[in-house]
Amino acid sequence: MSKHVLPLLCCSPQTGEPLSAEEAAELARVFKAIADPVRLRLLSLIASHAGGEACVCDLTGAFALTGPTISHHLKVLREAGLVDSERRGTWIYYRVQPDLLAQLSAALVRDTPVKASA
Amino acid sequence: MSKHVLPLLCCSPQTGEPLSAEEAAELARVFKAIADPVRLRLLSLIASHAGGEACVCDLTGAFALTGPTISHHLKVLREAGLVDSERRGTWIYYRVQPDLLAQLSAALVRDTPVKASA
DNA sequence: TCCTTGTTTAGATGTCTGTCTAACCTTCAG
DNA sequence: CTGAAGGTTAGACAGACATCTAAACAAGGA
Repeated sequence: MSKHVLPLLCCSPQTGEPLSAEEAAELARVFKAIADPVRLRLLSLIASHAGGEACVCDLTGAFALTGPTISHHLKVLREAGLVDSERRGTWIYYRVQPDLLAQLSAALVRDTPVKASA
Repeated sequence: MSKHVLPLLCCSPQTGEPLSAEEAAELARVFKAIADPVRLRLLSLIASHAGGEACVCDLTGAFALTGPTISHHLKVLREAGLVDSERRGTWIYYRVQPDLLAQLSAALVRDTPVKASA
């Protein structure tokens, strides 16, 4: 529904199908969780550990931030589905969810259907 | 520098190398620009148009938002390097920068070096 | 030249978010 | 059971952000 009723030809015709408002909202929710320097480093740190998991105690030591702040960021990542946590004895271990990251990664390149068809 | 001096073995050893604080800050800057439903749809709309470019006039019509608000979001995308704009006569055309999107996409999967080596 | 249309800039405002301190829950060792 | 250490929750506060209205700037047509 373009506002242009006159034959101004201001815009090129659409070819692919853009994100719906719902898809965009869902994607934005997860990207928001990623779009923070601390959380990016947390993800990276967790993924860099052997077995793809790390305990909070070591993560906390990597930042000049208080424990509660790290805990808050981990919660954001957890609620976005980007990490999973499991308590084993005294310590709680965090693990990344590669599937969701792969989905996000794919969404970014799917966003540009400007293949070499030009 | 873990806080653990005792041989508690709380944490698995690191294998890969995590993001530096600078890399994380730079990545977060761009992800922040993406992490908004309106901007995601803008990117998608621009990319979906033939030739990979679209003018503001048509983008504005796709949202229940005022012109200045759309302009603000486009500016954020532009300053993040995600889109490029060019004026041709009356209208200004926006084009996505696939290279940066591809970089982001790669960063997300590079983040998880948990290959099938386990 | 003046007017109309497209687009951006400036300023204001309400909401969201990152960080802290203090308090609480969980697990293990005596 | 009691104490200590790991980790989370609750509440407060400063800074950032999305949105709007009003005004300004740019390009084209009468």
